[in-house]
Amino acid sequence: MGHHCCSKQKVKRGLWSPEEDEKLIKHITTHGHSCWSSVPKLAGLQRCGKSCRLRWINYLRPDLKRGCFSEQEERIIIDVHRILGNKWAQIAKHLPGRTDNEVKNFWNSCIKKKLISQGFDPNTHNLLSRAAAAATPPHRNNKKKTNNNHTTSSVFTIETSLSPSSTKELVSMDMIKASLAALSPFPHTNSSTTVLTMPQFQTSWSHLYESACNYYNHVPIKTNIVYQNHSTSTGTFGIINENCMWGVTGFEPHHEFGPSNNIGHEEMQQGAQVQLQEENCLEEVYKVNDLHEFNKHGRIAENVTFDDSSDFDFEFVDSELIPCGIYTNVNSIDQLAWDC
DNA sequence: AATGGACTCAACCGCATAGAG
DNA sequence: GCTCTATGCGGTTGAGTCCAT
Repeated sequence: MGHHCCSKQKVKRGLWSPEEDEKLIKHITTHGHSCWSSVPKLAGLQRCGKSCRLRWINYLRPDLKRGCFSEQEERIIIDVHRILGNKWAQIAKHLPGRTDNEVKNFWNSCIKKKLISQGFDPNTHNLLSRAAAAATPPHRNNKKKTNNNHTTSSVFTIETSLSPSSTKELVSMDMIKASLAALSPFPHTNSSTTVLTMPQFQTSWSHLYESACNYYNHVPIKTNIVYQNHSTSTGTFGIINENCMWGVTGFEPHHEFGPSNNIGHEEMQQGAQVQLQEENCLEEVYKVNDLHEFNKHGRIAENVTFDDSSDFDFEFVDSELIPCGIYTNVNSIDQLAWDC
């Protein structure tokens, strides 16, 4: 079955020969491609215009960058994909010299599997259940190339990020501080790191989250919990500031949290896009770095590490955090140069 | 060395959309 | 407003290659 443009005439299909490439390059460099449907005839090719266009765009274009994707390119793909989904052409616009086809293939053959092996759902970028993550075999190339930093244990470093910038916010911050203070003492392993079991994580999270939610409708607060496992990537759990997200989109705000008030993935993406475009919103990503310092100076700055090799409850995270309007990311989304 | 499964990536397919008539 | 055509895009396919057994 061919497309409309191919069905009328006998056209060659399959791989392009060097001779065909040469004809196409010669034609386009001298005459351009104002009308792709006329290119085959003018170039003397037994191909359909669509095939010529694809061959030129994906392979013959002189400005194409060849070779492996860099780590930076990989990170850009992941970051933009988190926001746009499978919009390969849009993603490719962020990568000069790369085509949508190339990005798509790279995603499907490498990134997707890498994310799954790290416990992320490549479609939503949220955490997979442990069963789903375990069901995915490691990527062949990863097996071969990586100096396996991943262990079966999940040690998560949690960093809560908050910082008040107004009296009103300080009030709510006090409430959050109080909740955090109530969690102590944490079982410390050293001065800057706290190791928590999964139940402790659940307890501490619910306290913090409850406080944040209680004041969420009144104060623009964004809470980040940064986690880091044994791999090199760092991710974020965060409560999206709906005052910011929904206030400019016209969507109905979701002021109540919980599984019954899920924010749809698409809405989340649109909201996240708007959020990225709003400088003010970005400034509302507050940083609190030390739980202990928080108690002393009203700022938090402690890494809370969850050393729970056998019990890290992905399903808890998935079921309790994600549906409540929490997003996750692998690297700093704020670094994304947004130019849409 | 042979073989079969896994993987890559160029190319195709089909749908959506824009624009011309 | 309708139809037709060209173009763009995302999903899928399959030939070639790699690698473990």
